[in-house]
Amino acid sequence: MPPSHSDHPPEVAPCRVGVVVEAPQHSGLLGPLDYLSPQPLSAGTVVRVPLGRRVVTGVVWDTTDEQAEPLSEAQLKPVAEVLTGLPPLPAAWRQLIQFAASYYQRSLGEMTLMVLPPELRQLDDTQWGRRLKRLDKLIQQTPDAAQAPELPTLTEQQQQALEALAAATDKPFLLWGSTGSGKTEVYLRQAQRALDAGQQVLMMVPEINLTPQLEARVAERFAGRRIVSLHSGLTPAQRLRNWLLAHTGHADLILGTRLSVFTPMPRLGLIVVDEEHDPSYKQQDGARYSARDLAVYRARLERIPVILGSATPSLESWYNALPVSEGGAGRYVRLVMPARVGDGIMPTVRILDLTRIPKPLPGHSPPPLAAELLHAIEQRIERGEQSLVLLNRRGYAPVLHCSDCGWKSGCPHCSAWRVFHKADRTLRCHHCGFTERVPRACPDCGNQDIAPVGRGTERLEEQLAEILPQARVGRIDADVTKHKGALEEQLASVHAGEVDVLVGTQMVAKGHDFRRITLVAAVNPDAALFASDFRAAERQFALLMQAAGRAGRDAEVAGHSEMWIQTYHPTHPLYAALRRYDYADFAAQQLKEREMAGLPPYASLAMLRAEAKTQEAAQHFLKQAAELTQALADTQILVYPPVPTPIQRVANVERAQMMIESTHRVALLRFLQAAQPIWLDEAQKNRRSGLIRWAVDVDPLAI
DNA sequence: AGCACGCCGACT
DNA sequence: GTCGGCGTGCTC
Repeated sequence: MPPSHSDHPPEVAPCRVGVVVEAPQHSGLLGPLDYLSPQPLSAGTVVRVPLGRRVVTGVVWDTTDEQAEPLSEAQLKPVAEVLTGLPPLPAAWRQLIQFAASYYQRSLGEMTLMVLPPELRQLDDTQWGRRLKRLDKLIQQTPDAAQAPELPTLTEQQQQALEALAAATDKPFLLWGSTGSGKTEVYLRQAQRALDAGQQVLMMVPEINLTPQLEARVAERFAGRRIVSLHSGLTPAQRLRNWLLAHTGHADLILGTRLSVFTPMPRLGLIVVDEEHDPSYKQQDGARYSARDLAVYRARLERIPVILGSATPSLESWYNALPVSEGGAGRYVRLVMPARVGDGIMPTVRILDLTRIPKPLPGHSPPPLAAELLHAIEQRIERGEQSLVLLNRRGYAPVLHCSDCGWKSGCPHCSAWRVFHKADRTLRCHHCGFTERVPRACPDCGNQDIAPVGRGTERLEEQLAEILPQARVGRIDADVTKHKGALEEQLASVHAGEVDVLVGTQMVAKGHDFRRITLVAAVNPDAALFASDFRAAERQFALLMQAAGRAGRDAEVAGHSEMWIQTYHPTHPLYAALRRYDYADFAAQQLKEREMAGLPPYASLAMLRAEAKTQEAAQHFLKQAAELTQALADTQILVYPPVPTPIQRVANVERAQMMIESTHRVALLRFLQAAQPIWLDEAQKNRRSGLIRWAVDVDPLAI
């Protein structure tokens, strides 16, 4: 037994504590740094520590026993201050961060501080105390306990799903339910169970601004509970406040985007990942984590259920949920809800074969929509119904072209065309943002006759307004939405029936309910069929299914609602599966292809990406990186030659990438772990030759 | 990443 | 003679 402290209060030797601080991968500071503290500090405590000339925020980490050469105590600096009143970040949270850092190949410090509210990183203890006082006031006022809302009657399939969810299992659930099958109601009922048991719920959505309806519904259902949202649209102060409410256990339900997967929640009892296939769950810069995958990991760690929900699951999740007897991994429990609530049926799919339509004369551009489709839209207008026309390309025309000298509107800084935006008469590069007024004449030869080539949403809107003079044509895309409140305004006018034909990019296909839309048309969906990116077809199928789900939600109009596909490949298996809304069939096709090609989910991928002043420098680094780590790559690792990225140059930076593949995920991670320090060293040497940045992307979404 | 130190060009 | 350019190197 150690002597009791009260016997010798002073002169206790200061304790050594490991503190994780923000330091990027390439800084070489990977693990916790040692500091001195007069009292022992428990792991998870947030502290301010001196680092170089600065004082930075850090988190006390669990002591790691093995350390190459521990610094002597004389070399250590003391902890500057402790943020008092903030409960330590729990062990499960630290383990989640630790896993994410090692899986996604980032430093522990970067991962840790990236997921803390930015505000927290800047506060010292005095400022912190003020925040806590304000929070206390907020906690005092409990939300008014409204009367229990009326619950909708459950369908049989919803009841079955809920029964399955109640059964004891440690497997994640994949809730596979078609659009409108009532997945949300299942989430809400399951959330109710957790809340009733005194637990907290984490509900994740791809983009919060696209799902205001869900937010409203959650708020209505759980009036009387404290519900907070967590996404990048909040002000720093709101974000800190909501995070704190979650961390201190005062918030019952967190509704958030991908970053919310890292919210510390002491009573967490359920995680829901809605639209789990959505690419926005993967962070696309910095630490490229997948919030969906981390949600699954976190649920296992905390021994709580996780529900992944989608009408068109990612092939990874689908494969995981497919029973072993059907060639899957059998790791998830699959819950199936095929029918739409309220007898709504999915619209009839009409494949419009463009090859049967005569080509336009040379020099004439094809009509925006085939006559047949146009006619169908006209019928809708006459009946006072709405149509949604999808074109996944914003702007007026993707490129301008001079017929005399062949000049095209390329971006001087990127290997991409600048898009013609007619509304403000600009040429805009969608990759680097470079914008210029559109020239009156060809900048190369002075020819007055420079013509738009191809078609974007702006032009489609204009053309449709011309062809359908009786119709009120509206548009929703990122350009319209840029102005604050414009999206809500436009949506409201659609709901009020002030728009007959709505032109939009994929953003309208997500989330919104349009009760009076009875026709959805995909104008140019073929591009995805032959894209080099192996996930393009999967994304396109999901998008078209989701778009189809926008139509005919009301039973009375569902009977005659239609989904039109304009295509030059009418017999393509993707459309064949779409015609029957047969996701399972589509997934089976795709899985077969992936298996033969050795692609996920049958293999694990990582991408080593490099950015440099020249393409040669970028590729040279990758080549060196491959050579130097050749010895580490056993037979299970396959390293492909470096290639330029699909868009080779963005903002005058050349980009290249190198794919690393393995049939064994663990082998791949081991390889990356071992290779990382070697690459770090090599990158240092390449700095002079123009290497700007490099990073590993584990489980890349696009290749 | 910050933020130093450090060694070479045009200015009060 | 200084102010300041950003190359190189370190942070418990």
